[in-house]
Amino acid sequence: MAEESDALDVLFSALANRHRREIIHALALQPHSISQLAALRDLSLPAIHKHIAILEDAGLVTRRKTGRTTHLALERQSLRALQYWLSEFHAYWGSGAETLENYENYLSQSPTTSKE
Amino acid sequence: MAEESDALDVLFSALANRHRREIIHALALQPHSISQLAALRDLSLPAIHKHIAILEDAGLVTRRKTGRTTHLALERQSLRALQYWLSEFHAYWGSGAETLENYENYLSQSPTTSKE
DNA sequence: CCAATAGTTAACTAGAAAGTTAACTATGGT
DNA sequence: ACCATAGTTAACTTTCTAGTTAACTATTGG
Repeated sequence: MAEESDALDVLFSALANRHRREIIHALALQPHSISQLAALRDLSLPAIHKHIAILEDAGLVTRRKTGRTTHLALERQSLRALQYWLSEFHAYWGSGAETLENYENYLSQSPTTSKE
Repeated sequence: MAEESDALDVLFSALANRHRREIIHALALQPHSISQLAALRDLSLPAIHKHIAILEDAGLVTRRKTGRTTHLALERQSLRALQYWLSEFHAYWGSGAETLENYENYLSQSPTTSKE
């Protein structure tokens, strides 16, 4: 439970960066090597290397070394965790039940505001 | 495009924190005041206040002050941006076309054991 | 073997994030 | 008017993040 929460921390922070999202987009089309990814954006190789480590840590990317080049691929399953988290809110998306308008309307009906 | 990317940065990093996700969960059920949210977790009021500012900044939460209490509600639309981002990958989720296995097969390499 | 390529590691910097305590403002009830 | 409640702001600490350059290891090919 706390671990799951931790995993989401790691997953969300991995995605909270433009470079990393772009890497993910590139990998969604086809695996790339680290140098190929570095060539696509204006970052040093060590910087890319760190981003990839973060993506790998979040389970978003898999690496496999073949000779001297490392091939990276998107780990699609990891995005399912995100989808799953998001799906918890689907039930509310259409309802509007939890808007401030409705809530204040509800509050004005009861004489005393309850705490906790 | 850069702005959209920025918005995603802000959105993802807002979600990359257990406390903030819990706040969001609480607000999905019903609006809460800041003190109510603080009571639910082991954090000082200023800490909660900062989290809420971050959630608000990301467009995830709306606040409305009524007298001396502030009511917060989930802004469901903001989660749609996340859903939208995620949906870009849906096409790949079943395919496996971009896995390392297929790629290396294409490169005529022999597969090795994959990591956890 | 030697040189080029691919990636890794180390050491460092600047700035953001997450929390704290203490002090402050604003509102509501009696 | 007074005091408790609700929230805000300030100042500060600690830790994490994202990048840099420089130096290193490992692999390929002539």
